[in-house]
Amino acid sequence: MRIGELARQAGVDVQTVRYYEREGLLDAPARTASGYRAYGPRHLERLNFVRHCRSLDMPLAEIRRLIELSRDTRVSCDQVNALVRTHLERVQAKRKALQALEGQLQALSAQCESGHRVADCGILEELIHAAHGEACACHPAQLSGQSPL
Amino acid sequence: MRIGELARQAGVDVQTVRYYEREGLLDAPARTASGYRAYGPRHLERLNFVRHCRSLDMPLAEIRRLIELSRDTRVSCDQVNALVRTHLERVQAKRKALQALEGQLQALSAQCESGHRVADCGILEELIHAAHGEACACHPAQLSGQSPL
DNA sequence: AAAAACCCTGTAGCGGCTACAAGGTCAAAC
DNA sequence: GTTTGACCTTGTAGCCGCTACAGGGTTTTT
Repeated sequence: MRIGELARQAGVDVQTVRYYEREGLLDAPARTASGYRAYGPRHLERLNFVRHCRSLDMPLAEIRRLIELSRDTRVSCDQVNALVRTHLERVQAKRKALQALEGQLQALSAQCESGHRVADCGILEELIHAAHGEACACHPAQLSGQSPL
Repeated sequence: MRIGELARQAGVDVQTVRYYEREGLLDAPARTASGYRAYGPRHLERLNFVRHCRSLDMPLAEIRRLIELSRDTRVSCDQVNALVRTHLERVQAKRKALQALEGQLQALSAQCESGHRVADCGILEELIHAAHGEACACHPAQLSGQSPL
């Protein structure tokens, strides 16, 4: 199987396959006489594995680590689980941050009344207030009323 | 005020200030005889405005647009609001995606029982099953099943 | 007068691709 | 046979929002 076929089967771009090879996530395949990459079914499996991990938003470095771990049968499953849980915590933290952001943007948008000119825009007013370090609807007084930065 | 003082007041890195100038978010300031940037209070206000928008995770291009809009007093506030709401929708979409991810990673982690060797690791099994296109705990039945989104 | 702290420009790196350029190879249509 | 077109190769650069260097010059402090 050549690179185009492999990429099609895994649903990725040909460039991405080469990129993964460079990054050590895919073993370098055999080459034909003319230098074309020749892949077998194991390569497709590996590529699907990588893509599955990517769909879980794991960084390539962690996927590489996972591949390493899975090669050494003496390794405890706990290490794999720790990696997954660490990643889960990252995702959770990011989700919570976005949730807070959502509230802030909603509060900001609520400042705006239709039909105004920007000179009277509640949003811009709010955003510019921040330039003076004041509390605002989107970043309401954190605890001691200090600047959000 | 020189660049270091400006950066300190806004709580950003000196490099970031220069970067914003290059990117057209901060006006180029006057220079001293020896070529040092000399900032006034307006620059600090602008920089705080940019940082505030960044704390709302707005891309620089949108902040630039916001600055443009705010300069033209004939512009309707609706344009500002539309920009904010579009950004809000992006944030919402991303948050929902992360929420789904969280569930998937939790399901995956639950596959793992402590003390196993990787050879018997539920997580790796799951991830590798994906390589055969099978349904798995973390990505349950895509076709007919309930989307976690 | 030396040392430390500051400033300047330019360049490169991060992650995870994506796109382009300039060429080589191979199959099928004419 | 040849010419198109689809495929393949390598190398390079771009995206975003910084951050970090390198290699110099200036100002302030000791």
